[in-house]
Amino acid sequence: MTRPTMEDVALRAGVSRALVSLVMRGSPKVSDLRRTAVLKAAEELGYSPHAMARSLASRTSTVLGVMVSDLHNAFFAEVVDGIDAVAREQGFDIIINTGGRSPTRERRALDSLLSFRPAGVALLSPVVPANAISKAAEQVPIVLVARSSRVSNVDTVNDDGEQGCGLAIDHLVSLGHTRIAHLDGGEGTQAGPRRRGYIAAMTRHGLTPQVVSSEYTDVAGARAIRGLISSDSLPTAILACNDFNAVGAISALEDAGLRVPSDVSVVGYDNTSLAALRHVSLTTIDQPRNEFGRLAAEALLQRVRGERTEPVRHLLHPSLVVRNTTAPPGGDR
Amino acid sequence: MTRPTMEDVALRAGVSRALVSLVMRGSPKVSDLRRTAVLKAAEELGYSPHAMARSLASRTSTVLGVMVSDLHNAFFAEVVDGIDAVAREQGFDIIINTGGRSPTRERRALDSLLSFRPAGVALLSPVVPANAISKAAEQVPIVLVARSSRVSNVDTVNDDGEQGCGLAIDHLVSLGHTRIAHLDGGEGTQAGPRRRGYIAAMTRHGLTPQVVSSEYTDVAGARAIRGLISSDSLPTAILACNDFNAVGAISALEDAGLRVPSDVSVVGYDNTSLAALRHVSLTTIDQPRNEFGRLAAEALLQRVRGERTEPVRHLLHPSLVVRNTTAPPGGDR
DNA sequence: TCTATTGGTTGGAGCGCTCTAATGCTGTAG
DNA sequence: CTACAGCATTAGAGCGCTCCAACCAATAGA
Repeated sequence: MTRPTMEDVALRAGVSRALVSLVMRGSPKVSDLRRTAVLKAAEELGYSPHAMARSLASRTSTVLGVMVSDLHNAFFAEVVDGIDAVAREQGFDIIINTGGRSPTRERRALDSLLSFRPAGVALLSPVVPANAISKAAEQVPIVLVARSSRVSNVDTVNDDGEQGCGLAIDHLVSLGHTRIAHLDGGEGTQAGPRRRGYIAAMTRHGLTPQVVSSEYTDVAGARAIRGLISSDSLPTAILACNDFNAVGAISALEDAGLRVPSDVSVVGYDNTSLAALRHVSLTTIDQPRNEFGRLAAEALLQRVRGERTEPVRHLLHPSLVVRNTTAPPGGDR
Repeated sequence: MTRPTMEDVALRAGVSRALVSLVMRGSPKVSDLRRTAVLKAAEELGYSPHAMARSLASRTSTVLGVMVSDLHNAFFAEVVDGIDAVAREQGFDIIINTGGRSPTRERRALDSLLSFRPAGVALLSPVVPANAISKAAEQVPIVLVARSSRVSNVDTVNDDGEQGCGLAIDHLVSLGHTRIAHLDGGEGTQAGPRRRGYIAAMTRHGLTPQVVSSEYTDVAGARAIRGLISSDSLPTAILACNDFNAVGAISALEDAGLRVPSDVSVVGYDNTSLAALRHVSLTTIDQPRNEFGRLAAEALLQRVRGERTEPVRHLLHPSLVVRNTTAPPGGDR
């Protein structure tokens, strides 16, 4: 179970270890004769370079660390895809690791990532305190995705939640809705901007905002709707804080004998794969997740190459995806 | 951006590098006096050990590699949780990396993982060819999750898909169904055992199996149902190959004016978070995913500690989760 | 008093690689 | 025939750490 080293390959190919090193790194200054001999020997021995030894000796790393706060959320999967694509294009590998939305575990996950001395680290919607992030940023380039931060030495990539909610309200208003409630995401990431965007858009249209306290889960969405129904303050349209919440809301509406969208329209946020299911077919706000990842990786690699030291803050434009949960109010009933 | 080394800490604490090493590894044979001095110096310098150098020097690793074939699938998130929990208990870290269900990318992902010389590697539902796995297994302990294999030197953890489908059929039969179709997963992982389990259970009950070709997606599930309806061979109950397929099936049934479960009962497989949504509330077969992860990690660590060299093959028992998509046939209509 | 013993501490080799500077070699010009 | 490029190749140091054997008190036993 002990793997062959560069020395073994060198011996077998009848050359020096340094030459093998050159071949492995694809250097042009090696004769074809030797190159083929080395590659042949490596192949025969099943040799592959030892990334750690390489990184130790070269004092550089070709690894980007990615800390995913919650692996259960498919949102991050697409962000990771974006990071992965860019990283691979530029010869970097990624290692992922997860924090399970617990500050303690995230802390440990981050430390573990840092102990590999990666070239850069992307934190996807982390819950660790800002000062921990800032401290890490002194040692390695850091980019924050789906979490804004005023930390001066990190880059950030976010969607413009205010704008997204604006799009949703514009859509509902254009359908003729005037009574539109927002199921609020509470303390959740990005809940603030979304709430602000909702209020701003309602005000802009001369309508009265109605913010209902809720959370990022389907259970919470259902509970909020039941609250509205029992207090007899159900509007004709709902802007949920995310897709899960929206699905919970729809389910509670249907349980109450109301129909979506003819009686009540519902808009989600995030355009998760759930929303796209025909059975659900939820009108929602799409975030360019893959683009998040790509930009995050680019930001990191720019710093790695020393092209930039000033922090960059990307604010991406979300877009409206109209499906079957929105219609004019008091529809075909 | 250059981080302090053990040498720096030693210098500052007025001791040797070796002593710092002992302190960092928590050795008992260090006087309290020196220990506190070292820890203080390390703290002041913001020192943390270099995992790669450590692993290189000690020729051991405290890292388990995990290759997730598809990050978009929440199934794996729970498996990873299980692995992570066990690994952490035993002082190991995990690094994840993804193959996107493409053999080429998985190959590269595996290589990248191996280049870190991890203590062991877990492959979650990989699509790489068996010989690549077997070759990797010569270098490092490997465990396969949700993919069976006859490769002699790897451990495997699977659910008993035959048994799971048996549970589903037993449930439907006990409700009074006699015409039950199976929407088949085609080439998908575990589709074979599920199909076999379905056929065996039907036969056992003296019923005629009806296998309908389909795939692991909601679109495919819907298509299969439309086919059944147009050929006028719709049964009273459906056992889908997985939850996505089941949701597609339900949606097509509803589109056709049929009601679930009063007209047709539907059972899924996997108990994804989707199935648990109240809006969906799908009767399905649950796999002990977290347990998959725990057992996979245990298997790896046993090999790491040299406690076992014989391969182990875990076959876990799935269980039936009854929700609201199954009822007696010809119900309350 | 001298030798063991013990517990704390240290120097140095070496893990598998990269990188710099030096080496040998061929070919061309003076 | 010497000089000097220019190129392919190599020796050797060193990356940050662990581990072993050696070391050095200080105490115990004879």
